Amino acid sequence: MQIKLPDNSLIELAGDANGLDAAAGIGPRLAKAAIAARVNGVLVDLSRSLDDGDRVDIVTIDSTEGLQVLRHSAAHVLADAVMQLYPGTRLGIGPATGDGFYYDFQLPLPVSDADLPAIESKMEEIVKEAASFERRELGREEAAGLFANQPFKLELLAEMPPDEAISIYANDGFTDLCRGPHLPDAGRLRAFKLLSVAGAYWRGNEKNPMLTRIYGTAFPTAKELDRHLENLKEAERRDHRLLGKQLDLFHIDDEVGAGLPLWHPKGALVRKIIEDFWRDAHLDNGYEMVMIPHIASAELWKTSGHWDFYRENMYSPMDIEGQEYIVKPMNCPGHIKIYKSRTRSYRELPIRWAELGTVYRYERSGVLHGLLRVRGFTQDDAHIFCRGDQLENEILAVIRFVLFMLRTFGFDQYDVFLSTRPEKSVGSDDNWARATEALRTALEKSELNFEIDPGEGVFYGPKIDLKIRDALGRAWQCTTIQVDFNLPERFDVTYIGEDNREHRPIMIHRALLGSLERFMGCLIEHYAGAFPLWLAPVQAVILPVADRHIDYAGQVAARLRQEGIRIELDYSKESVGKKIRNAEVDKVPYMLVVGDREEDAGDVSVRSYAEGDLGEQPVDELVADLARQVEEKR
RNA sequence: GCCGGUGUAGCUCAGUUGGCUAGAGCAGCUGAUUUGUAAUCAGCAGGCCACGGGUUCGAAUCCUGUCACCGGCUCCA
Repeated sequence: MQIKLPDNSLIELAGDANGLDAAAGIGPRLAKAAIAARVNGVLVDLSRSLDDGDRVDIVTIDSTEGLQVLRHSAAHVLADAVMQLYPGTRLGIGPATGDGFYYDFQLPLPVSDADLPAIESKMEEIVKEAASFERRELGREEAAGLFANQPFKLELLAEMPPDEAISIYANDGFTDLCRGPHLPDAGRLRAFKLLSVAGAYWRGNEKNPMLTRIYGTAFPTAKELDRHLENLKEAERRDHRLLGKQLDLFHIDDEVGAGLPLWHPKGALVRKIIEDFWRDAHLDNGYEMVMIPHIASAELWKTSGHWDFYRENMYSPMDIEGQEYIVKPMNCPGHIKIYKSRTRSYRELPIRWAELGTVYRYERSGVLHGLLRVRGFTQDDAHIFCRGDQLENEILAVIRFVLFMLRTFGFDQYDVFLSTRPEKSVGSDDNWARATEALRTALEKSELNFEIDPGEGVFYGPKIDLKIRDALGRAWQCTTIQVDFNLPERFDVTYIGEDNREHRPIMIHRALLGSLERFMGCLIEHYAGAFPLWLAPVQAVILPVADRHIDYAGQVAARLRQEGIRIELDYSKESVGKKIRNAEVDKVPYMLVVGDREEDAGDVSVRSYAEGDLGEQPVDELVADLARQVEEKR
């Protein structure tokens, strides 16, 4: 028989040939690296027999798909080991993930990280046996019989479409309901490691039982595994919670409360720089600033719908002379009230109102996470009121604006999502459809790659989200752009049109950075704490070699301060080496050493955090250089 | 909120099967040293062992409740 390869060439194979034979037919090295095959577009085992005319693509272990197969097989071996060590375990599911795999179990007793080495050893034993993964297709009844003691598997079985073939994979006496494909045998699993154990609801639903999830990862070689583990360690060092402490930027205090960060002088200074830039950029982009109070009468939240649709995230009302007031979880109703303070003409639109608005939301204790998930935070919020014919342009302008902002802070990688109508929501189907379409069109025109996030919209409208990844690769939603037909209706927001009649404006909610807290958390990790010059709280530290240089150091400091450079003078009685070390640890962009030589020449010796010793330089030259870098936001 | 883990000095961590006055390094303070590109030396001070309740002759250590934190899940900017 003949099969067709991806380059459209044909090769001749024996009549009973399988994927491995095909790989061998192409070349012995490919046969060695092969672990699965894609036959007519479907990923299958190498052992699957081929038919005449099949299009065959050999999947190797180092490809993305190959890694998935490898890790999925690792999950099976993990399940095998756990079943042997903890008889009576019930199996959930065990897929490959982006950088590893996991398997969910209902165990007869609690398992912790401390048990992972034992499970790993058992896995090693299984791998040593190198038993092959045997696929078998079987009938529904037989499968149900086989998994009679596995209620979760039965549940999955019952929900499989009637026309779908049911397959199981057996390896080393362990059998799992599985679509496959798998490695030819478990011996191919050469480098794996179990990483952590965590709870996970069965099928991701908190009404279901909590299973124990064991996470691990696997790579083709030990070297690649080691590199991955090294990367994880490096990521831990970039953790903003660690750096926030080390660099004295912020802390979260038990007695103040969970999820309520306190900004120290240096953190507050970085934040101030970001905020100044943000305000200037907004004024440049046609926004005006507004400000609203932090609490508002419960009536406002009833009108807005938050009282009904957002209550679980709002703090309890407080009683003020018999009236209920609520700490704001969002800024929109306040901005709407400013809009409604007088009659608006169509000529005024679009109105763009921005505010660094602090909001408070109740977050369940388990979700709090450093600065990335807190209970009180400042959104870089704005609301745009516009006519229908202006909507698309406004959204496009916001997208352009946000890309400019993120790029300025060094972010050029983010995931873009279009989130559609959630279950709990308000507004007509028609409005939701129009709003969703407007966002989609704008995304397409901006040529951004995006994914649909079904049901993830806010209760009043669909949204575009941009997510930034933290040091550990976890995605955090920062930017959000939301179209809202609903709040203008609830508040009866209007403008007078050309026709002298009342019309309903459309509202766009948008936050570019998301919240200052989350954004700064991401920023700290992005720069690993070493802020670029324009953002660094201390831009340069002056290090006199000996006490007799303090006067000159003071003159240099005064000169730099005059130019707006943020300077510290280290006149501690330490050695130069120690002063440099301290500045390095604080990740100060520039260290300026001044001794006899510099004093005589009117110079400074420049050492940069990024590049090390740069040699002597006249002070004026340095000032010009620093000023240019700050100007260019580097 | 749920599952598992953790909580000792400002920070990073020791602290044996429950048993002397709970230790170290860094940071801090004092003194000496005046230093040339990642740690000069010495001394001093610093602890309600997260918090509450219990077991015990005796608890940092064992049990229990609360709080916080860490990894996930669910939820979100």
